[in-house]
Amino acid sequence: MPSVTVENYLKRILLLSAGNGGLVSMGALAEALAVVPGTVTTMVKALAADGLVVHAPRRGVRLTAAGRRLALGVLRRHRLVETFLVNVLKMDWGAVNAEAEQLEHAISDAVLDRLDALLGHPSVDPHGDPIPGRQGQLPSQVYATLATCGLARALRVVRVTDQSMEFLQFAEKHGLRPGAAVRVTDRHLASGLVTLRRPGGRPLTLSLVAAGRILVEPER
Amino acid sequence: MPSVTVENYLKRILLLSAGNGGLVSMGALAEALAVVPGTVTTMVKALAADGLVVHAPRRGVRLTAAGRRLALGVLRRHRLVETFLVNVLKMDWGAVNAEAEQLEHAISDAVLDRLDALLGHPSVDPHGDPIPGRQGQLPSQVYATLATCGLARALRVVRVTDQSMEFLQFAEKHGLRPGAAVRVTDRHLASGLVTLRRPGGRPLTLSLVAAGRILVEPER
DNA sequence: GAATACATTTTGACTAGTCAAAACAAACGG
DNA sequence: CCGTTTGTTTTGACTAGTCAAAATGTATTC
Repeated sequence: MPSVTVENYLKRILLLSAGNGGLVSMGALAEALAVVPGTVTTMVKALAADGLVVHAPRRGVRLTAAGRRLALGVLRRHRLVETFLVNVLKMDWGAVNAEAEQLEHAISDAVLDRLDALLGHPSVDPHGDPIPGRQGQLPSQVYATLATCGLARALRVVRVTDQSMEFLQFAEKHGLRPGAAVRVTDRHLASGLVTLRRPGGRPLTLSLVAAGRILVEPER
Repeated sequence: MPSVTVENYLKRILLLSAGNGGLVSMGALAEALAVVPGTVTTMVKALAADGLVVHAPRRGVRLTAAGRRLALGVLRRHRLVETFLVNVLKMDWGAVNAEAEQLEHAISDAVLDRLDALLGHPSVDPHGDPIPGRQGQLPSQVYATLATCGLARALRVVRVTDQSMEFLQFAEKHGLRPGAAVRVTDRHLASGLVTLRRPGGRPLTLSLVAAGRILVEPER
């Protein structure tokens, strides 16, 4: 049974490896885990010895099949718990991430299955993030973001890929939760600003970086 | 924030201190925690240094007010989680103890409050054990057991004070769950046997020890 | 009251995970 | 090409929790 620490490392590597060729730098991992870089090096070598990752010294780390399977399990627990906290316990959208961070390590498969059934086998969590299946299948779809989508198109928010409480509350406040209709009216690369409009709402300006964290799909 | 280990020690001390004058022996604690006695001595000294217990060397250990408050918190989490697992997730009566053992350390006050409300602020868990209140108030009532009650009286099971899966499954199988009607027809001290009868059920014989783990109150 | 039994405590050692700080490698700028 | 910057690895040390086994009290028995 992997320790809480191992589960956290694997989950982080999985989350950070989206984008690059699956290779995660020691620095990024240390940052995300709130740990000193040297610790990560030590720990990653231990994970590699257990066959959960491959470590390319001074280049980065990548999950093995076994490591990925474990990481997807943690992610599944995390996202199902989040869904439960929001849908059943009616907890605050922004606060559930921290709660799930704890519970994801304490929940057994038996409990998880019941929870999954109770929630109606959801495929995405309240932030719109996909929930891995029991065998680790991940409906990996490529979405545009508010930073990359076409202008003036009718769009729908599908996902918010930033778990920080400030960002989630900001998004919530302006109605940018999964399912919300939105339209980008202007994008100015030099100043790094994106302006959007929600039907019935005031125009909203945010940075390109923030816009890049909101995934969208064409309306209908 | 107390560690998982500290929480487990405190909870065990609380559970074992019922009966004796609150004084728990190192041996009993080691046994209950599945740890070697020397480890308990070391750990108890650390707990004492933190003001959570008082350690009377070679005599035993007792909770301080602070330790008791913490322990009751853990117990509250444990029993509310059990109630949730049985009442909402419809999990097996005998299996929930092990699950709750993990979850009790991962659940925050915020989540617990919602859970408590969802369950309708229950005062006992599925085994009939009382659930401590938010401020640690424990409805401490003295019950008779099947080993001590009067003969031929109409009784009702209120609580099963043995968390082992075998015992719980045995009790379940013979309808001895909280609320069940029962009557002791015979008790033979020499052989250590108790015979009972459930309305509409066959007579059942069990040992005095086992009978002592089933708390009852007079019918009506 | 001495001898024995039993529980408890002490001692030394080990594992998992972490940090601080020194040593190192690779890339980059001039 | 050489020096500097930047990220990575190594080293040594520390904490929490644990065990095995020896040492020590305390009780019990005769």
